Amino acid sequence: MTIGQLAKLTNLNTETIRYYESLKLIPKPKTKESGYRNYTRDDVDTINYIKKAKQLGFTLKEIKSILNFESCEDLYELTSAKLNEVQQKLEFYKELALKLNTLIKSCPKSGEIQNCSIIKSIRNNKVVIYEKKN
Amino acid sequence: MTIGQLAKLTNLNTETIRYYESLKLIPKPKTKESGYRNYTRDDVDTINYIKKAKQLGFTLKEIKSILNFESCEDLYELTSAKLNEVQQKLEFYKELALKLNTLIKSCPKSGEIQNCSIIKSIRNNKVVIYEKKN
DNA sequence: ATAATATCTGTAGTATACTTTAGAGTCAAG
DNA sequence: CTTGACTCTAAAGTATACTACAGATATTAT
Repeated sequence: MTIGQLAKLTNLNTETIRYYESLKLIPKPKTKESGYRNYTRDDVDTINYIKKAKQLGFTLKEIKSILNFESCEDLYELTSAKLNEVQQKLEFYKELALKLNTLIKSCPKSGEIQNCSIIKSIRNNKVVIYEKKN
Repeated sequence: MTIGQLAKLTNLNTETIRYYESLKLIPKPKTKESGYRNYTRDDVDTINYIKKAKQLGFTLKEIKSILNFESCEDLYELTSAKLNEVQQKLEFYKELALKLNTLIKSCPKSGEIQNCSIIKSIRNNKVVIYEKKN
């Protein structure tokens, strides 16, 4: 199968496939005399594997390392670390959503920007700088 | 005040301050004959304002646009859009955490990687590709 | 046979928010 | 006055995951 056909099957584009090859995420396929890459069903599998791992939040670099893992523990560690990372982001965005929500609720939604409570909130917090006292 | 002093007060480094200037987030300050930038307390305020907005999840580009907003509505819209964005991320990371948690719980934590339930999970999902039937 | 489409390699561009580097000029302290 | 620290500009590098482009060759369709 050509790179174009593989691209269609996997919903990637050809450049992405060559990019993955350059990262050694997928093996260099055999080529015809012309230099055209010749893929097999296995390559479809590999790419879908990569896509699934990406959906789990793993970076390409991490996915590459997964391919070289030998023990279950390695993968367990990586997955736990990833969960940790995700939980931290969750916390961060939770707080952010709360803050933004508070700002939105206080906003009069009309009028000049100087009177906007959102602006004031940003500005007021800014003024609480100890050095200002000098 | 020199750029170095401003940097210390704001906990940025000088390059970042010049970078913000290049983005027109902060005004070009007056310079001495030498070309050295000469900052005032107002610049401290502006930078802290930017930092606060960043903490609220706004990008530098958005912060720049905030500086040009004239009506409260504009800011209300932007803030609402940001909240939406944040809520989508929250949803995404919530689901991700669930998935990762499930994987982690099912993992035997030792043994060969081929038997790892995490690998199997990624691989099994991958096999559910209709084209494989041909 | 010819035109259109696909593929090849290698390099550069995109987005974001900086950081680093190079090479040169300036300022403060001793 | 000299040394070290600071600042200047402009360009390039970092990280991530691609996407786009240029110029050349190959394949497919008519």
